[in-house]
Amino acid sequence: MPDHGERKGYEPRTIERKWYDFWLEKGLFKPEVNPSGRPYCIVIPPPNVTGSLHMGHALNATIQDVLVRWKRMRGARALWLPGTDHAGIATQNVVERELAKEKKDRHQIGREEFIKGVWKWKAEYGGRIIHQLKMMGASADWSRERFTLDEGLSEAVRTVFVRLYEEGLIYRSSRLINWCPRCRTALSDLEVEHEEEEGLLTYIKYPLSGGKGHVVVATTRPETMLGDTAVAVNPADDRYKDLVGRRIDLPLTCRQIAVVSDQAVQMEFGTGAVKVTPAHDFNDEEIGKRQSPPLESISVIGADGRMTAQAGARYAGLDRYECRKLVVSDLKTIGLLEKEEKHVHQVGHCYRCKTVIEPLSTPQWYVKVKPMAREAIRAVREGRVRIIPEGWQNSYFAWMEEIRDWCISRQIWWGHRIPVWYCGECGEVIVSRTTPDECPKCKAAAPDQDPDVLDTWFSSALWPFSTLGWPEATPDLKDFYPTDALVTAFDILFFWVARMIMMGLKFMGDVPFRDVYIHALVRDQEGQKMSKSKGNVVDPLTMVDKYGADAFRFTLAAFAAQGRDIKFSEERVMGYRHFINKLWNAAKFISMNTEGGTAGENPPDDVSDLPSRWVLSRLSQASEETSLALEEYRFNDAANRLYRFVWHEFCDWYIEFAKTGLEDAGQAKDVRRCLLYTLDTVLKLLHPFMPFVTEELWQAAARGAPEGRRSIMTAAWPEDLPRDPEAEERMGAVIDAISAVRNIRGELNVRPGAKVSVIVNAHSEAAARTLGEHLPHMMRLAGAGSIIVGTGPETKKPKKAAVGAMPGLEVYVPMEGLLDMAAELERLGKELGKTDKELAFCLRKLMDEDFVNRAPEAVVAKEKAKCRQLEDKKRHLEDSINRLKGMEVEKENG
RNA sequence: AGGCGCGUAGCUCAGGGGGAGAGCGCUACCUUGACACGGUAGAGGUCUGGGGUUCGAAACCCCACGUGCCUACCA
Repeated sequence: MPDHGERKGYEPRTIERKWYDFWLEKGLFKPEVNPSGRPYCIVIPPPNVTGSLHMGHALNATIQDVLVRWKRMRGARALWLPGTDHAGIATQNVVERELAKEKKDRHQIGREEFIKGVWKWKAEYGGRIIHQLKMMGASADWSRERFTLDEGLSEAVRTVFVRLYEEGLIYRSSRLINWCPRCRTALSDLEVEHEEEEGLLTYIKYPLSGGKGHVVVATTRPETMLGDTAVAVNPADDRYKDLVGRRIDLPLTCRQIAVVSDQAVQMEFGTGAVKVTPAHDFNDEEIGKRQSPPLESISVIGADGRMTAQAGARYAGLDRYECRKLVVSDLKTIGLLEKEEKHVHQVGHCYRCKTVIEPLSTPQWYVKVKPMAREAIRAVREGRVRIIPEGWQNSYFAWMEEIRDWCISRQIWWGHRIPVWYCGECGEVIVSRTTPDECPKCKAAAPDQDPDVLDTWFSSALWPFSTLGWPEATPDLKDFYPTDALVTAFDILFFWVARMIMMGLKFMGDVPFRDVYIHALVRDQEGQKMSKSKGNVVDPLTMVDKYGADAFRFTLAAFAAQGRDIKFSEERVMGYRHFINKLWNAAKFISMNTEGGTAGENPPDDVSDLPSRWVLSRLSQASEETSLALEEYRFNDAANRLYRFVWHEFCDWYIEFAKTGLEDAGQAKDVRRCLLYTLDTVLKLLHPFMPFVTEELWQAAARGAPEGRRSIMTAAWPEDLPRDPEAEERMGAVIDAISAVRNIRGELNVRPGAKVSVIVNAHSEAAARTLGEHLPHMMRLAGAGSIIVGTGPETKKPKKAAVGAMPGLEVYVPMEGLLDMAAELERLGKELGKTDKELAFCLRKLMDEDFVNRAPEAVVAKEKAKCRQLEDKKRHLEDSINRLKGMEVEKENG
């Protein structure tokens, strides 16, 4: 007998821990649970070790867990492979902050010590997010958990690097890159966030050498003028035609620069003349390269964001922004500042620390991605990788087609060290998976390893196969690659998904996953992105704590409509907690009334009780639609479908019918079987969404089973349940009749306790028979003391009765003395009004020749049938109203 | 500057060519033997505006307004 105890409702806290431990102990998260099944694999998007669970993770994990639990129940050898990402810059920042508290920096303690410190930090705090995933109920195989800096994964990284280098797809080059002066590292294009800012456009007069006159240039970054090596104008610009080739005395320096021409200069912007600083601006670098001879590149800003010696003694050492102020004031002093204008423009920021990016020229390692991108585009074009919802494909293609080489070296310490060594003697570059003892060329001892590490995304790109054991040919790799689904938010489509597809194709010769499901971003109530700085974050664990993991998961799933962001609302979580409570109490009712019975494996196919046949058929439909929704990644549809069935069909109707059925010795046995079976099935269908409460109820219900049952996790997913359209149709009449009486009671304010007499006039013998067979059910649910059913004069409307009209039947409730004439007239009048309106629409349509001739036959037929029904209904309502009015007159006269 | 998406009940959102759905909230009545985290009944919407396509548009197309996001080197 289920242990519902004395508690009134469901209390998640105690139960969640219990079952999670149970699952772990039984090893149910391992794919070996279904050894003969087909493999199904999802690799988790590895969260940062530094991270703690936020809404995005919670949604992401919920969806993956729904998928993997569902597939497991369908008999798949399901593997959800978890792990974390070393998150180079983020983690290093965290540990550096710790050091700063002790007034130290990493350079003081040295690379080796620092790395040791990071590992120590990781050991201590790095497991937090994993623990939080477990609180969510994640059924990932923790025995296979991976970390991007694990030895195996590092081996994969080195192998990939060396192979790409050998194929000429990795190279080193010195050019402008995005530099974060605070993190002191290069960033890839993707790691730069562009934000609109209001700045100043400063107009500066550049005096022409050896003569009168000047050129005015406009800039948003006046400090870079110290590194200008030209002024460029458009060759087609008549205003400046004569100036090309002239020289300029660059203010605040003792250098002379030339006026050159370049197509890229836009005549309409600013003055049409642009200062060229090849060392600090991507455009200018291009312009510089196009000149012959190429323009000189003078770096005036250093890696720390301060001015270099090349900027001149007055400015060297100043922060770039202080220098900007000083340059402007100096220009003003010497009369070369023309004006400053407000100017809105996009400014690049470091995605980690939000510092303004400084383009700097430094040697970095790059991946030549074009050839790999071509293959990756093809894989999606040909449907070998499906992106769901499809809309994201366009973004994917757009980005991939214009992809530029990927800067992969980072000037930090935490990460995969670049497997490149330089010979101090002969300068030989050694690229190797293992540390070389000597230079292979000149045999000099101990070459120096490149100090840089790789972009974290470089190792993430290998995740779908490196986690499965590559470069070793492990059984897991053979079994689970390509994986089946990748679940992620769009914001790492380029960072991660695209790169995984490229690397998978390159090194495994096959796509890394078949489906990419892109889910929503979770926003706050106002639709703002949640962020710590805005202070609008909702902590998932608070939700779990307040409402239980099941309610929270169900909410996320119900919110997860494709193609739309989620505005999170705590009220919804509360609503779904109520749903779970409803389920809990339904189970309690069933256990109280089934005395240790257990559900059979198969749907009871021999029941005669009509409500039971009805609920089994409704269950079949709900289950089918749920499966279909899951197959199409429509998690919200699946969740809502189940909600509707459980609450509004199973609880509202069937359990209520069952109360009557259980009192009938002839039906009780069937009703019990159906209650148990339906509950059992519903628990299975809900399990992927709410694993804990379903396990609790299922285990409780299984207690009487002969051999006991292992876990709902491995119970078979309900499939191909039988439908019974006849039962559904016949029950429709019963439900309609009850609803009609309830409507009358409600509208006429009949006291809930008061029993009414009911007369049902059915339009068909069949309906009358069905209704006649369910009088006890109807009496209970309609609050009727007596019911007469028929098709003939015996069920004519009595005087002083309220009327309810339904398709196929009318319901009369005699209201001797009870009837409030005015209220009833009002109610009927309202109903008539509604019917009239509907009928008018309907008739108008049918009068329209175009409609009758052009609309599909089925639609016309449907419309005709509807019209007939409405006409019937209208007639009955009018009759009733007239009779009531007649009675009123009688009353007045009498 | 280009691109994508969204605007449906008071709120949060589904839906998607044949006169509109859910949850929460609201109103009335009910401590009815699973559940007040509940029950029954109800109120509430020219589906942002304007054009077009169609027999028929909330849905498809165009424009406008509002709003969110992505991409990009406009000094």
